[in-house]
Amino acid sequence: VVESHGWIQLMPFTRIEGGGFRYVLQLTSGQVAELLVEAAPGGIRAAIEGNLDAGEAAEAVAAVTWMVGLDQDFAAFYDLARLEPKLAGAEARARGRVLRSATLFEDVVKTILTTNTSWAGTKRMVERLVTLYGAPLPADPARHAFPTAARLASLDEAALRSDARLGFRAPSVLALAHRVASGELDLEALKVGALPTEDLRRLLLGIRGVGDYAAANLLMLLGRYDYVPVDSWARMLVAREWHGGQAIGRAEVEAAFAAWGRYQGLAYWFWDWAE
DNA sequence: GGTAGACCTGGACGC
DNA sequence: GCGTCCAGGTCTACC
Repeated sequence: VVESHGWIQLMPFTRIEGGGFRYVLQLTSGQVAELLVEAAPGGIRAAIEGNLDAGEAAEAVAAVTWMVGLDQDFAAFYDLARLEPKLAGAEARARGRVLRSATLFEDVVKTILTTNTSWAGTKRMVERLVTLYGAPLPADPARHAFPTAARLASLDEAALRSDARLGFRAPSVLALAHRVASGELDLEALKVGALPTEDLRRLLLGIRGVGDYAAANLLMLLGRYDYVPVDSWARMLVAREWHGGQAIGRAEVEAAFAAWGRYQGLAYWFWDWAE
């Protein structure tokens, strides 16, 4: 799960050698504490450093449950995956879960910061946001939580451009922060999973800076796998796998996994690529 | 409904 | 050292 995608490389995540991660978590009370999640026999062990009351502790448990997808069931996907040699190892390796940030707000911002830039650029932009605007960890003030929507909403576009160097993504991040901070958009409510996938997708596409790729990526994080996040990486993988390396477009990527129906995203994500 | 162009930034590359 | 290209896309104007 930790290595399921690049999120582990983005602040405020820190990879733990041997399997696991540290994460600077800001609770709704405002308290900042460090979360430690690591592999343990038969599952995982999670711990948090700090003096938490019962409500805060419950929030931390809910955060861990969400971040590593403990409540997800992939039995139906595994039934199909057993029939496909390229996904034969999915069940044995417990593939399916993808690492999430503590809040959907954080994941939407991070997804916007992956658009039209290199991965190094995404890491740099996230690092600046966290370092400049995230609440410090009391035990180690050099480390910070991801900034809240309210904190980002208090900034202006010029700061996000010149200091965080988000470039043309600055107005998108700022608009999102305003919508979430004002209560107009309750992203965290979307985790519950009550909305039909198409409605969820339309809602995500209504966020400035979120297009087809970003929406599909966020749907994956929300446990909806009906769409493949088609980006240049996906086009490269599918081109090599089925088109002799010749340049292809979105349609070819979508066609490659269309037969997987509501599990297209998972089939794509955990496919055993030839290269 | 489909498609060029513009868009911040910064690293890679060619000269 | 400098110019150009483009990277894990999106939005807008235009047809």
